[in-house]
Amino acid sequence: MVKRTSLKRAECPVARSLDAIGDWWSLLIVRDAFDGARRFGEFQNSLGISKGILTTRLRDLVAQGVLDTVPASDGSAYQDYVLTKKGQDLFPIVVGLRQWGEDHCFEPGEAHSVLVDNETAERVGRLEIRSRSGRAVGWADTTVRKAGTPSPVQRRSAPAKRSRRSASTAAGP
Amino acid sequence: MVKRTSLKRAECPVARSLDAIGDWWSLLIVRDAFDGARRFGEFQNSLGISKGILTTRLRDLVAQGVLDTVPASDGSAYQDYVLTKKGQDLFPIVVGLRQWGEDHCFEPGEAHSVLVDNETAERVGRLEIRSRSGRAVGWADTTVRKAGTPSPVQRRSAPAKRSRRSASTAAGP
DNA sequence: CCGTATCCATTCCGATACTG
DNA sequence: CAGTATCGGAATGGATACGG
Repeated sequence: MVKRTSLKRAECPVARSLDAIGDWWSLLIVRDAFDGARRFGEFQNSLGISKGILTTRLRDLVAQGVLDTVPASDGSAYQDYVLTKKGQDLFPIVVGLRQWGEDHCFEPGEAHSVLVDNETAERVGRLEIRSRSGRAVGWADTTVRKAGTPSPVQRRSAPAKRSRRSASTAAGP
Repeated sequence: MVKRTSLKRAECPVARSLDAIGDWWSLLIVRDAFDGARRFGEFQNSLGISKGILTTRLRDLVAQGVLDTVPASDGSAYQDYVLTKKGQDLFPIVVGLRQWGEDHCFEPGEAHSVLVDNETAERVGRLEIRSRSGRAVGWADTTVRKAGTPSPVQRRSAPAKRSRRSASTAAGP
């Protein structure tokens, strides 16, 4: 039994978080959920993930309490996957990953997509972490896109491709 | 070849970040680096990871530019692994994971360790994300522990300690 | 003490076919 | 469209033995 050591009972909160959402796909699914995705097919399409994996990932996320399933939305007999409060609280992490990626994982001038959170994009233009004293200790400068912006991908050189539906009222209270 | 799809060339910064540091161990290693770990054995000990895996993870992280190797430190003929600027910029993400874990992955009153960043602990007592307008949009309340605190684990309900002292021996350039 | 190398079980993931 | 079932290849990770 060489089973991968579980971190579920780790005393370190970082380890527990990683145990919950630290796998290859979970945060990408959450990202897409922030982007307004709700349907199985939306996730599958956006991620290029196989159905089987997506099914288990979705189920895990629901079991973790990050996502919840709601009966309908467009009347079809299926389910929508929406972020719970717990899932929405991942927002800072997703933003952090985005900003770190922007800062350190792209060549200067290389094209990349921009922030896709529908709910927050319109009120947040720049994110930073401050200490109690008011001094910034974290990052700064975030590029954000407002919900419903036609081009989902902002290019500096290449053409865009990913299509998107209108944002409207995505996941959220 | 059914190789797992690489996200290295993804246009989404979140995906690229995950590709770089989104695996099972990387962020845990980075966390320990923030905690002051520098030596191979320190990481291995803290993580309970096998040597082989640790070797490759360390090498990957160095290749990614997250860690760097420096010749000595205590005179031994080995190497120390230290965070680069790129690695240090992961701090907000590690803190975010920590806070999310504290908020959502522990039972009320359950014991957990506290923040372990040596360099920042003394100046940061509470982290939050604010929008440009000044309104907080992210989390709040972080418990921090300064370097050298004997007990690494602290009750969640315990009062947050805001002590300060010199950084001393930690990993400080 | 620091790593490398090998073996092997487990898990992950993509492809595909199938049901409703 | 939304999932389930299955297969096979690849990567992961633990244990251990080995060399610097």
